[in-house]
Amino acid sequence: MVILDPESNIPLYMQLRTQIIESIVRGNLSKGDTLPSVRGLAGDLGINMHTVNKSYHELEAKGIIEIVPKKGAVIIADTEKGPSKKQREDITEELRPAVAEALVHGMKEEDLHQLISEIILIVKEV
Amino acid sequence: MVILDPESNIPLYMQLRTQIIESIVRGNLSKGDTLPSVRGLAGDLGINMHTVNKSYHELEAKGIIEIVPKKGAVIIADTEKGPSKKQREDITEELRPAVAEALVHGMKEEDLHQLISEIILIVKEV
DNA sequence: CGATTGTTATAGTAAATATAGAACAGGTCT
DNA sequence: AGACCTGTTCTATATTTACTATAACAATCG
Repeated sequence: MVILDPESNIPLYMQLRTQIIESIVRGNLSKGDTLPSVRGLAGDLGINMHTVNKSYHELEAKGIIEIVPKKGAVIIADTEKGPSKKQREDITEELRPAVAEALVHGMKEEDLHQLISEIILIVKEV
Repeated sequence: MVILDPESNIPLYMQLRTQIIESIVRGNLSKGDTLPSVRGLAGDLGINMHTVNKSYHELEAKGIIEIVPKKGAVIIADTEKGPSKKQREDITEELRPAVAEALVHGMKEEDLHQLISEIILIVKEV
């Protein structure tokens, strides 16, 4: 279930790719599953085909799905294997500004570990 | 020391505000210190005054500095006190997409804690 | 065959990003 | 007092990004 907020300052294609990632984490989508067609999903969400296409290509760049021309987008992310070196570096750069912001407000290492644990529960919707 | 990359896909004002935050975390800038004037820093960095101004206002919105009209921008972030509720929520939303990405690639809670610890060392430039 | 697939191309609008220059009023400093 | 610097505000413009809208193509699938 994907819900987009057109009023958000976060671009639609980012909202979509994040929600697809979280769906995989929760197990609503699994390795080997095929994502809806770009046209179909765009229609359901009331957005343009190209916006969905952009999300899919970002997911492909992150190594989460594989897009097979004329066929579909298949989930290849292995939620058991662990990230590649590049994937780990990308995640590091994504986390860095927020970690710095946490530190500047006085959060300690243990506080951040606690916050990460909370976020994991939120993403998994436990 | 601030270094901006005009070729980066990260906007200049974001690069600047992140680097100022990290400077505070490292102790290069401390509570009570005054940031350079928007004109002065813009000149040093070879960018426009309004771009620096935007960074400063984002830092003010995050509660890291206080801008006193006609005087200057003073650092008010307390690196000992701990974040306010809103600040903690903002940090949570900033971390969430990257945490989801880590999970989808199979990182476990302990792996993320380890990564966060590494990032803390990077930010502090130990 | 007919429908659907991802891809590509073109086009347009709107917003975000960045620059530029000018002017204002309130501080600072000599 | 006068000169200077401060952040603020305004207008203006160029570029890039985000999003939508159509259309067409070739390949897959039932």
